[in-house]
Amino acid sequence: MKLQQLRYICEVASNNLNVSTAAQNLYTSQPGVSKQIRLLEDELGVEVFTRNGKHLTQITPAGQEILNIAREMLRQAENIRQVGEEYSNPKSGKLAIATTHTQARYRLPPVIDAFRQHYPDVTLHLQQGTPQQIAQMASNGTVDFAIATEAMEHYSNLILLPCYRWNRSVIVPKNHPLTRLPKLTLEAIADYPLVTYVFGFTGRSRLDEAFQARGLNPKVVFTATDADVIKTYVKLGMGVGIIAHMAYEPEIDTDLVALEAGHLFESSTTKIAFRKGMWLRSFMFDFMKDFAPHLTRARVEAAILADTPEDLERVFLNVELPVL
Amino acid sequence: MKLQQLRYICEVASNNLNVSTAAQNLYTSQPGVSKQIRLLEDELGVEVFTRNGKHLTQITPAGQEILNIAREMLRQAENIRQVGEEYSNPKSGKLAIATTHTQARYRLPPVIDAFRQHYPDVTLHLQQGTPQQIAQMASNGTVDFAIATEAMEHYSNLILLPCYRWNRSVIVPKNHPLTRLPKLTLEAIADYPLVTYVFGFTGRSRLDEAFQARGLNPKVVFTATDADVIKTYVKLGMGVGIIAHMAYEPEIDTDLVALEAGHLFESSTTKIAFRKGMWLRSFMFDFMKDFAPHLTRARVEAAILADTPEDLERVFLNVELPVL
DNA sequence: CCCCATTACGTAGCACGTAACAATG
DNA sequence: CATTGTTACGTGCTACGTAATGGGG
Repeated sequence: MKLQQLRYICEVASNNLNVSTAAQNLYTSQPGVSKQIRLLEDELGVEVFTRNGKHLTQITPAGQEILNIAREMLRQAENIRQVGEEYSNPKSGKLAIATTHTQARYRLPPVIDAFRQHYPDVTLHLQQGTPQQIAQMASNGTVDFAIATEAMEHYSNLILLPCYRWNRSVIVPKNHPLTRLPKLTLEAIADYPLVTYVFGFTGRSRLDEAFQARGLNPKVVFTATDADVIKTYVKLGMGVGIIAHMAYEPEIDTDLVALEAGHLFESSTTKIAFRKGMWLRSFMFDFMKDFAPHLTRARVEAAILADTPEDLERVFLNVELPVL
Repeated sequence: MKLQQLRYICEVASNNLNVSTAAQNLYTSQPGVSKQIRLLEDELGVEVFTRNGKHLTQITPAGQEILNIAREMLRQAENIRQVGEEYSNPKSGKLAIATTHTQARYRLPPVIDAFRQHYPDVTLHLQQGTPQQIAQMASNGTVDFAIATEAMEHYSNLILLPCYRWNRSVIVPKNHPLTRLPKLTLEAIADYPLVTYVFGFTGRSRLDEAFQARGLNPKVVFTATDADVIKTYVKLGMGVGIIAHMAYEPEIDTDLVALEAGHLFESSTTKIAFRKGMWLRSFMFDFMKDFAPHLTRARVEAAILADTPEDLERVFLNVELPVL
């Protein structure tokens, strides 16, 4: 059994059992892959794939179990490489982060700026996507970190760490009637057409819950995945915007007014996530600390060791999450 | 990076950094091992071992981390081989069990007999040792299963499953004064010199606890690790024996009388243990079921998935453990 | 008829063994 | 001086690439 053979079967499995494309992705020849798979199967005494004539048609039950273990082994091989990098080249490497527009645009810039000061030789890769895609990418190892507010709980192989809490602001053009209210209410907002996030993005569900709890059914006339677009349409007078507070920039959004709405909605918590069993470079610990100062190396390591939600909670017991 | 290289560094690490003996254990040449280790270190960019001139003197911090991961990978490689065996040769294989004399001599024979009927082609290896040694062997992979009553809780990488509860009998020669008592008491026993297990064996601590709780301090004149020896010395009139109930055999021990002592001592629970992450052959599941019928495959798998003691308890919630 | 996996075969690289060498205690 | 790790070197295996073959859809 060789690591390469394991890599081959994994690649074939993740390419719809197409040996040719797998070989291409592995930068090697197709017959070579074919043969090594055969050799592995001979050594183990079981077929990993069932063949129909000359085609691989499916994964055998034994093959499925083997693939699961093999994937785990390859991840650990990667961990060993990371250890080597860490000790030979502590200040350089690669950091891939998947996140949503809101984080990438409003929260991450200063963090990444600070991080790059410390680690100029770490190449950064920022991927954007839906919360589901983001969690998926962290889960399957496409990226090191996922940063999002939603959807990450559903991936059991991710470790989730709370970073900060935040709430919404209502944004309206200057001189909008809402600006003249002594105190903003959900009822008042619901009188106007709304412009806000698409469902599944940036805590949108919290928003719906709040209105529903009061029996309100506001008219949402436009949704987008990011606040930039929402602000643009609010400026056009399409309606009242509800966006994450941090997405309002007073110096830039001079033609808009932000009305604090933290008392109207349940606050949301943004989390950072990474794959269980992943070996973390020290610059990764430092990135987390830059992003959320309470995420010290000690706390993160404690959270990794925690295997129940209660243990995890205990780690962050006396931590006051920043509120934005 | 090759699996062999990982095997090499692991073997060197577990042979006091002696490359020559490691090479012998690996059935290969010493220079080959040396070279492959060098190649691995070159590839990773870190030294796994520090060298003092021509001797390996210690493991570097990076090396320690690499070794931990490498050992895990080798275990998984073994798991893959097991999957192969399972599907190609479901009825044959190897089962290594470590246990104490009490289990091996009195409890296991019928179980193993039944097991061999089902699996004549599974070679069985029974190792005896102290509870500590037994747990250690399961923990480091020398054996598949450990069966014992003590000491296994201290190994965090073992999964422990309760098998049955048992208690003690007091054994005395025929016509001993204790046989004439209407009801056996600790006080009555404490009047005589005792012959029983060595501390750390077969629930000896429970025994001491019981006497201590009543302020008694009986004179233990002889201890042994197994009941056969204890019985022999009781027959010689050296004192009153206290052994596991199951170790008294009426047909054989005709010159001894066993007095039920379940009301005097807290009962003990015998457990079976195996390494976390170990891939279990189906005959292993069957062995457990033969040994303790409530250990069905479903329950064992549930117990494996449980990662808190509470989860584990939940698995065996409505299970009535057999009492021997 | 195209696509794709397997078989056949040649080659280059590399793992491994033997032998010589060096360093340590 | 004995033990042990490294360097040097030769060889045989094998992984891999190219080319040819054969099955399926």
